[in-house]
Amino acid sequence: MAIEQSKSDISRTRILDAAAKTFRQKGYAATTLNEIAKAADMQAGSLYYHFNSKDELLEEVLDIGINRVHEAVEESQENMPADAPPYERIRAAVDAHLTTLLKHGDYTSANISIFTQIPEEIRQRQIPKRDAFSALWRRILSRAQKAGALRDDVDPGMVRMLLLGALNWSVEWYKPGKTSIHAMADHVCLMLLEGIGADEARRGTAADKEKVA
Amino acid sequence: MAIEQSKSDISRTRILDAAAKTFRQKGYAATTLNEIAKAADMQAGSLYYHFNSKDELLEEVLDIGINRVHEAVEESQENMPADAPPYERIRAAVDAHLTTLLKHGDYTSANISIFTQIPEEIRQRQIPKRDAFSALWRRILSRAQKAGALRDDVDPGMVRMLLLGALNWSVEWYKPGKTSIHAMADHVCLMLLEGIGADEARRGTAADKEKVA
DNA sequence: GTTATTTTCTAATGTTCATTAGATTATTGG
DNA sequence: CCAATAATCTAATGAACATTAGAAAATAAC
Repeated sequence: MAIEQSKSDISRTRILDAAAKTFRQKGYAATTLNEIAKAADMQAGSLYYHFNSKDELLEEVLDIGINRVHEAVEESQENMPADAPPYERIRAAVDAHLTTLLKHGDYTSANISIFTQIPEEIRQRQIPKRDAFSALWRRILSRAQKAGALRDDVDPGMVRMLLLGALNWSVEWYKPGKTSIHAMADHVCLMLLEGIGADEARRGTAADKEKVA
Repeated sequence: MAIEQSKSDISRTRILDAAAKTFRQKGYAATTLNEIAKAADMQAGSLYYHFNSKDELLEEVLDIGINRVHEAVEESQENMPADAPPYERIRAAVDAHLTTLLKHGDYTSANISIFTQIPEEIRQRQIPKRDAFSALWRRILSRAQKAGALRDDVDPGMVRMLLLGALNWSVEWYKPGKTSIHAMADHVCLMLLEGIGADEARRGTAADKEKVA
């Protein structure tokens, strides 16, 4: 047994995959254990050999989802040379976040899209995990700011929320094929750092501001 | 009867408000007619005098949600002088979008957050309405581009999806009090048009690019 | 104020679903 | 091969819920 993996482990994973996929598509309440079981080639009752309740299954899916994206973004920073330019660090983080979300994404997507609709008790337990992930992003942006790479007239907290919003929302519209995830990450960073305004527009804006002042 | 408003109309509105609020919080499947009825000071059975089914109620909530934000953004453009600078047009649109979402937002928020989890048939009927709204934003950005206000190395479609993502996601985190919605709209536009990178960072980035090339 | 109409309530009905208990089948260790 | 354990299945239970039908209450018309 080179790879320690009992039959139970295999079934468990199959169930979790099926659950993540179904929760993501239909939401928590609308997903029946029958659907999950069918997608995992089982009968509904058999799920209880592996999980004590629908809620426990949900919670494990959510945990996997947040952990994966957290770990991916964290590793993207650890794998970076200490003297990497701030721009590259941010780009690596955006890339890792998007890749986790869009490529192997049922768990993370499920976490994002059904979060507001799960039982209160479970949601409460998820909040600290989300906060920890949020803090990771805060550190990444704060480091860039200390390195002098960010303007000082933008609110870092709002930047973070808006950026994570733009990234997380991609699960609602991204379809593979057209644009690669890496290209998308590049694009996001370009927009984020340099803006989408033409140079003339920037001057125009500045002029407007003076006019008002 | 200056304001034509029968008792029926009043109840109907009360039910719709309650439904929007509850759908938004709990999701579609997890919301029971009992909850909606209680929030509207009624018994569950009484809802059927006004609506034929839970689905019909849902669909009306969704319609109101998309219509409100669509109309708000549309009016923001119509109320603008023909020679208004592109930056101001975009800012007005962002402001209108955010205000609708966050201020009187149960309907629009419900539409956004439960969309993926509603019955297939209803979702199909919502899609064209979403497309129409998306097209409105496409026109706004395309107009700015024709006016030479946008860089030509960004993909307008992706800009739109990322911007709408950042805006829509705000329903998940925005709490009134701290920052005003108008200030937030300004901030979004600043970031969007000018970017968050410091000037040195921009130069640094450009240098990196040359180094690679 | 009495009647007709509108609106709401009460009390079923039937369905769907999570969960359970016990039977059945597969897998593993000797 | 044979037991012992693990994994899955089958069928039943009970609760929650959308929906309905008919009674009751409120409102409007005259």
